[in-house]
Amino acid sequence: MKKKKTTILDVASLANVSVATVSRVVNKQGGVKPRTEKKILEAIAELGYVRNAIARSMVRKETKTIGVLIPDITNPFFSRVISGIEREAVRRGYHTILSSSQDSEDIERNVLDNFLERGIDGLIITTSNEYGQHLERFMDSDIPVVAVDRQLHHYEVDTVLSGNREGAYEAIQHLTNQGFRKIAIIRGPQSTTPGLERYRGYKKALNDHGIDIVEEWIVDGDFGEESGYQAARTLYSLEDKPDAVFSSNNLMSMGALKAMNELQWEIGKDLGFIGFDDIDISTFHKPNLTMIARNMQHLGKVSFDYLRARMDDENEFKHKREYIMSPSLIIRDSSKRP
Amino acid sequence: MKKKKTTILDVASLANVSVATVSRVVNKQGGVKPRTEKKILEAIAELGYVRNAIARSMVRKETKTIGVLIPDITNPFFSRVISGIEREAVRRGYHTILSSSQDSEDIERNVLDNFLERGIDGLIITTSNEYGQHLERFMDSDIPVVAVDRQLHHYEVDTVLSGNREGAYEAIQHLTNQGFRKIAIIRGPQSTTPGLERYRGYKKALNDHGIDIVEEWIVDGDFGEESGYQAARTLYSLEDKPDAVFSSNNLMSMGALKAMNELQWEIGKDLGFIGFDDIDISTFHKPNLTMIARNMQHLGKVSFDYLRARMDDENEFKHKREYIMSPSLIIRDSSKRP
DNA sequence: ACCTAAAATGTAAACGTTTAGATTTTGTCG
DNA sequence: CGACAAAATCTAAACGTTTACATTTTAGGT
Repeated sequence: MKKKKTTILDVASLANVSVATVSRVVNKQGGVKPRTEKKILEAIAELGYVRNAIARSMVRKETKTIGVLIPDITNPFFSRVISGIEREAVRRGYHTILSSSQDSEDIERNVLDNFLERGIDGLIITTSNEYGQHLERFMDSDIPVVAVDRQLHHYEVDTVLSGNREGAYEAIQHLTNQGFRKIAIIRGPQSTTPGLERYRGYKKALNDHGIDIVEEWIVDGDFGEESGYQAARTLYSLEDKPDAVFSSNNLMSMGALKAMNELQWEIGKDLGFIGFDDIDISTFHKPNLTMIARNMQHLGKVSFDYLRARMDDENEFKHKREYIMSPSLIIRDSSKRP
Repeated sequence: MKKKKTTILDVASLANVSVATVSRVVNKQGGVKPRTEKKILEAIAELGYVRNAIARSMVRKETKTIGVLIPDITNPFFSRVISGIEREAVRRGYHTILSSSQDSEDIERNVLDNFLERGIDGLIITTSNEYGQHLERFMDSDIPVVAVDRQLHHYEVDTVLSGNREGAYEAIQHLTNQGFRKIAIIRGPQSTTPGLERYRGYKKALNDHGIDIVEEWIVDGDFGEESGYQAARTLYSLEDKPDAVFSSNNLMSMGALKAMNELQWEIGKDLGFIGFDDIDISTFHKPNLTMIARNMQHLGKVSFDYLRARMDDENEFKHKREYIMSPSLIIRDSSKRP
């Protein structure tokens, strides 16, 4: 026995007023006599009226909803960023529609088309392809966009990044200070900002310290765990093994550590290690792992703040803005010289 | 220079047909001549028309959106469940609105009110309080609900759970088989199904094996990391220390392990250990950790499937359904008798 | 009591679809 | 060629708000 939804009309007629007046009290716009307001509030309570946000969006042309599109919720980095976004969003009366792209451009395009239909008020995205043109349709729509942790080279959008180069630089510098000279890097995809910039930081640090770059010690991964695992094995198989490894992200660190573990390639004894982004393991691993950490929740919060600035007033900033959050090197034991 | 959104009307007039016909081709309902269809498709392409889902929802009275409300996205358990939900949802043409309650009843109520306004088609929830009546308003709405990992004792809703008691039982049994006799438990909140049932499994296993329950070895946590940490310290401070510890969830395991680490209370030497829900650490910790694992993605998928059954046809199942997924004990080294 | 400005309330159009039911077009068959 | 059923298309109402503008009520001043 489905109960009919009660509408603003029902409330109006029960309270003996017009829908306009009801609307005014529901939206707390003031300018209605206390006595009538009371009548209306009572009617609302009696009927259990709840305003229909769909109809409201229809005329208001805003949904108070933002879309969030990231590659994978399961990655602790993203789940924390999302958490930061979501927390800030509800605080501001927005809701968050979430989709993951599994790093597929096709899925990305689909999701975005869908977001478009739904009329989200803004988008926060970590794209799978920074150079892709597949966001065209969405970008045509004038809906504000913030790119987080990745850039969108073909479009002018606000961007929230971390100090990737700087973080990596600091890590490598720290390793050299400890006396490591044969430092390998497990790189992320060079088509992504974090992948590329972290590598640049690595190169620059080595250069600045007069250490030659050895091709063999540069191996590529895709930011996934398995690729970190393979990369570590590759490095181990080398005639001339590195004496330290820098891993470009959390998942690859996990994989690499797993491999090292299996190979009995011992950090602290045979090997120094630093990874970008802290992982749960770092304080359990023997020895503890030196890591580059960043406040991911905050990254999410800032992303939303940037987006909100655009949603509230699209003319507030003429040019794209860029926020860069500095990471910090947390020195533990894995970067100590044996 | 904001471009005016093009509507179905624009398309209709450009293609020289009525809106009804356009609607039919947009929705692929058939019954329109190939020639007209072509005209319409061309008009759509030319104008860059995208259908307005808000208006559509308005008349269809469905949003193709489900709400997901969990305590904390950051917990790997939930992020995996969500991932499972979301994956299945998009596959079925649904979108997912996500909110976290931070285990607060007030936030839960607020979010739910909001969900109600927005007219979600269904809800998947892990409530903060299984006995709470704070869902009243939502429950009155006839929107299908699935409870996941927790029950909703005051309402008749479909529920997706894990074999909590069974999993704990198996774990404790395994410990006893290994010769442990002084087995402690770090309990979760007894007001929650996982907290309570895992404890019940613990008790039953001890009983069945003729081992007395020792009050001292039962300590309470709140499923948070800090509480696991404190619990382990409490156990360590005991005159008569346990020789094995069972931790009721992932975060508490993390905390407990941290404490044990600090206290140099060594698993594998002084102590056996098993935790409910696998954590990243388990294969890195020395010794490797025996854990009760479950397929969280699948838990999410099933939740969505249950929900969909109700959304598609609310009369398909008269009574509430309950799904219980068996976990599996992954035996590693932390449960070996020294 | 009357006038007037301000305050309160009301009226009705608009938002962009979907969909019954009405109407027109098409094609087949005698 | 006309009749008729089937196929294609159209018309218009409905969905539940918000809001500009119109109208009525209120209250203060004379």
